[in-house]
Amino acid sequence: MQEDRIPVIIVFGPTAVGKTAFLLNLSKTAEIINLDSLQVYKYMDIGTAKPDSDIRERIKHHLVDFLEPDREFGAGDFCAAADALCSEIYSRGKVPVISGGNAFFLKSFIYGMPKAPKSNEKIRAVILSRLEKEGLEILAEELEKIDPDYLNKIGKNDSYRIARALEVWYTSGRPLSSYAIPDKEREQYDFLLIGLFREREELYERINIRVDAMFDAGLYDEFLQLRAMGYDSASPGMGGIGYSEFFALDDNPSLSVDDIREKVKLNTRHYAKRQITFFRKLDNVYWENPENSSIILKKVSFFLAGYGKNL
RNA sequence: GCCGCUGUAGCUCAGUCGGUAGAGCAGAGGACUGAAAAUCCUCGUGUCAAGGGUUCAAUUCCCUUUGGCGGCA
Repeated sequence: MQEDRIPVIIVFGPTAVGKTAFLLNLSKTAEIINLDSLQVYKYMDIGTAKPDSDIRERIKHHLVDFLEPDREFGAGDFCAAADALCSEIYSRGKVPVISGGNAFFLKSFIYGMPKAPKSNEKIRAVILSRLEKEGLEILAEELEKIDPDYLNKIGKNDSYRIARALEVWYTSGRPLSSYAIPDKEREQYDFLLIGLFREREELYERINIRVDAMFDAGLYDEFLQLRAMGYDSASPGMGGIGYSEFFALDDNPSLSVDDIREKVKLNTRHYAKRQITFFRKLDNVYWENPENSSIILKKVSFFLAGYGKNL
């Protein structure tokens, strides 16, 4: 509550908890900065549960529906874009509201990115091709020599992180663990963290219902359309849940679209679980069931009163 | 009706040459330093269908009942 800090409201929670519906309670004073990693992509509307045009007309949304599905949009991209947007929105007298379910982006934004070099696509491509040719064990052994502490921390099977650690080594000549992880909230912001939750059983039920609705709304056609546009399994957007599963139809003809539907439900439930695990670690979170929107709004009002604003 | 197979963890099944059992999936918990809707780690007690018999001991062998599947009629 200092004048040189920007108040930022962050509404987060697992997929299908009801974030978008909650945002409808806010007025036009709020502007939403999307915190979902796949809603950034164009042409991917149904499977990402992208807020529809009605909602986006009522409240301004940023970082939604602007990127080609073959482009990457990582945590660093999100933080840079969100930083610019928060300043810009607040300077116009509006209130920035970050909303979505990407816990890694959220953590990165709150604490700031580590100083380690950003991902280098060329070097990563070399490492990934080595991974394919030489195998994970060889790369793990290599990392063992470079950064044994880190390898020990992540384990020898975590191909994703082993590749990243080697990438950092080859771009900077420093082991990844030599870069500190920020552990304090960034001071240019005054955060109000609102965590939305529901009972697990209810959340899973909502996920199942939502995936059914997505298929009924033509998710498979949307996928086919994206393919026809030339996007394949290597496109970052197509790695998302609700899209990647369809590729299995190619090499397993015995699978039906209904099988894919069940697989999407399962993967979505698993994802929600991982999100919840990550969210639980965050500090200073005001947890509330989205059904209790009036209580949440009171909390928001109290927070914004210090800045002479309201939603 | 007869014959054969079968009934083991929420699901699919393995197994015990008789000493009360274990995998995959589901589920739960966790990690997560610029690709994170990604990637990775940990967790398995259940009247072994029911009743009876043999035995020091039965989920395992035998009998009966019962559910399922297949075949013959």
